[in-house]
Formats: sequence, structure tokens, C-alpha cells
Amino acid sequence: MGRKKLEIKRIEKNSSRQVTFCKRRNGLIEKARQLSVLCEASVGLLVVSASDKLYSFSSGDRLEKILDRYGKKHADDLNALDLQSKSLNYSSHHELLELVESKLVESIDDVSVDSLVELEDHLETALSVTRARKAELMLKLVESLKEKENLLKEENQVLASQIEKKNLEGAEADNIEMSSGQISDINLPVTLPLLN
Amino acid sequence: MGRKKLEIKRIEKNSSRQVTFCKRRNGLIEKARQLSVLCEASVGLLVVSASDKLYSFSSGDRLEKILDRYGKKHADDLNALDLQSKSLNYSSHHELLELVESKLVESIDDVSVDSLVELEDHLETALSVTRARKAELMLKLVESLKEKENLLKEENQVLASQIEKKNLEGAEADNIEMSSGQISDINLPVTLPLLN
DNA sequence: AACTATTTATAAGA
DNA sequence: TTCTTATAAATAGTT
Repeated sequence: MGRKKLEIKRIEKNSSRQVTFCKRRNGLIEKARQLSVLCEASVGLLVVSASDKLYSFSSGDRLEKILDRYGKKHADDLNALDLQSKSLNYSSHHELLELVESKLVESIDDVSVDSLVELEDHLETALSVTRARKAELMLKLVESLKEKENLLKEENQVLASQIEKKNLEGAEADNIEMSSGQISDINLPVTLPLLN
Repeated sequence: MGRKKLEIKRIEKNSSRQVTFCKRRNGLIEKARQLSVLCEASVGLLVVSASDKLYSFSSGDRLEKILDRYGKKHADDLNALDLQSKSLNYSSHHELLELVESKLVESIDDVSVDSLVELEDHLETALSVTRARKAELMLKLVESLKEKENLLKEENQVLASQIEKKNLEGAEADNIEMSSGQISDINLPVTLPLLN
């Protein structure tokens, strides 16, 4: 449904692929929503772009909660942007560690599945945040190094062009010297005989 | 897109709802497939009908983990304490992916808890291997960038010293130019009056 | 981000 | 279900 029929195979052109991804992803999510509404079905949809951005839709019950929750965590993990706002009910890692310890002190048999699931969630969230921060720092490091690289390259170019300029000036200087030599060569015969 | 425009709200007529469910479900799955192929995206889709039949699509990587997790949650809920580790004897990622796919081809309901637990272990191991690899690549990237930085700095120094050298030569060149100008300045007054 | 020529999906009917 | 067909929707290429 477009100007041309499109073969269903990887779109080679990068920009087209990205645009198509955006359009079709939105379309897909809308279709998923419509299906869930029209037919009272549970629909869970996750889309991860090649660049690791995550998009999801879910229609609201258990299955979808799971998918959605997974999606949100990984969105955090991957986007690593507003960590604080999405953050955690425990205020510090120290607090989290205490929580873990208290759970572990209980006799395993007495621990409810629910509380373990809850603990798992806490730990997973903490892990995501940690990973996100790590990824963020790594990316910043790489970025700053690339920036440095660019600055140095620029500097190199400036220096190189200065050298070229110097070389040209040197050549010019030679030319001037040559021509004035010629002038004097011409002038001298004119003058010298007269002077003689 | 049909004979009439359809409002997006629950279809009341039972048979119509069922027919529409079937058509749109197939359409949605096909769209999901196309998106994954066209744009190299990972797509996971789960649809549960009102009569609790499950349909799914997944594009073959990451997303399997999510679907697996759906199974895993059931496993956890039912057998929370049965978490004995299974051996991990797959030899390659390819093999692992095949394993995952084969599991996913089965109707989710029919997968045994044990096989899901096993699959989870496989996936977690693969995940940690992948993470380790990612970390390795990141570190290498940082290292190579630092190396590049050093090379560029060296080049800069070389260029700078060349410029300095050129400047010295340039100064000499300037002197020559100056003196030849003086020569012609000297010569001209000598010759011109004589030529007049 | 819009536009629009086309292709696709699908609602209703058989 | 399945096929057909009129029509609504999605979207590929373009600007």
C-alpha cells in the first residue's frame, strides 16, 4: 500500500528502513490495539528496533503486564535517560541490601513465593539501573574520546594546511628571488655597459 | 477497510466478533512478520482469544526471552522452589537459538515446566556470555580510541615541529626576498635615469 | 512531517 | 470457514 509494491525483505537503504520502521511500528501497534478492543482479546506486542529502542503495546491483563513490565525495564536499561523519575521505591542501595539480607535470613520454607517475586523485582530493577548507569558512563567515555579524536584531527588539518601554506610561500619566495635575479640580469647588462 | 467503516469498540455480534478476530489476528501476525523482516527488528506478539486460545509470533532473537519469561512466570508460580540448575551443553548460539525456536513452536501451554527452566538457564548463560562479549568490545573500543588519540597527538607534534622548521626557513626566504627587492631598488635608480 | 498514488486489509455478503 | 468484492486504511516514495 504505497507508491510501489514492496518486496518483503530487508530494506537496504538505511533512511528508508528507519522511516518504514517508524510507520509500520505505529501501524502495528494501532492494529494490535484495535484487535484487543474489537474482539476483547489480550494482546501483547513488543518491538525492538535495530538500534535497540523498545516499543510495546499491551491490552491489560496478566500476560500483558509481564510483557509490559519487561519492556519498561529494558526501556530504562536501554534508554538510560530519566533514571531518577522512574526510580525505585527503596531510596538507596544500602536499603536494598538490607532488604535482601532480611529475606535471606528467613527460613527458605517460610518465604512466600510472592515475597520472593517481589524481591526478584527489586533486584532486577536495581540491576537495570546499575547497567544503565554503566552503559551511560561507557557511552560518555566513548563519546568524549571520539570528540577528542575529532579535535586532534582538526588540529592536524590546521597544522597540515599551515605547512602547505609555508611551502607555497617558500616557493613564492623562490620565484621572487628568481625574477629579481632576472631583473638584475636584464638591468645589469643595460647598466653595466653604460657604466663601463 | 471494508464495506463499511467500523467503529473501534467491542463487536457485539458474536459471530462477527469471531470472524473479525480471526481475520485481524492473521493480519496482525503478518504485519508483525513483515516489520521484523523489512526493518530487521525484533518483534514479539502474543494474542490470547476470549476463549483463551493462544497465538503468537516472534522474530527469532531477544524476544524469545520474553516469551520464555511468560512461561517462566508460570513455572515460578507453580514450582517456585524447584530451581535446581541444569547443565548447559549447547555448543553455539546458533544451536541455542534453534532450541529456543523449537520450544516456541510448541503451544506455550504444553511446554513443561522443566523444559522451560532448562531453557531459562540456557538463555541466562547466553545472556551473560553476550554481556561479557559486549563489555569486551566496549573496552576494546575505548582502547582503540585512546590509541588513535595518541597517534594523532604524535602526528600533531611532528607537524608542529615541521611548521617551526618551515618558519625558520620562511624567515630565511623572507630575507632573500627582501634583499632581492633591495637589489632591484638599487638597480632601478641606477638604470632608469640612465635610460631616460 | 505532509502529501498522494497505490497497495493492502478487511467488512459484509454469499 | 472460505471466497468475493467494494471500500477503508496503511503506507512507499516524494517533497
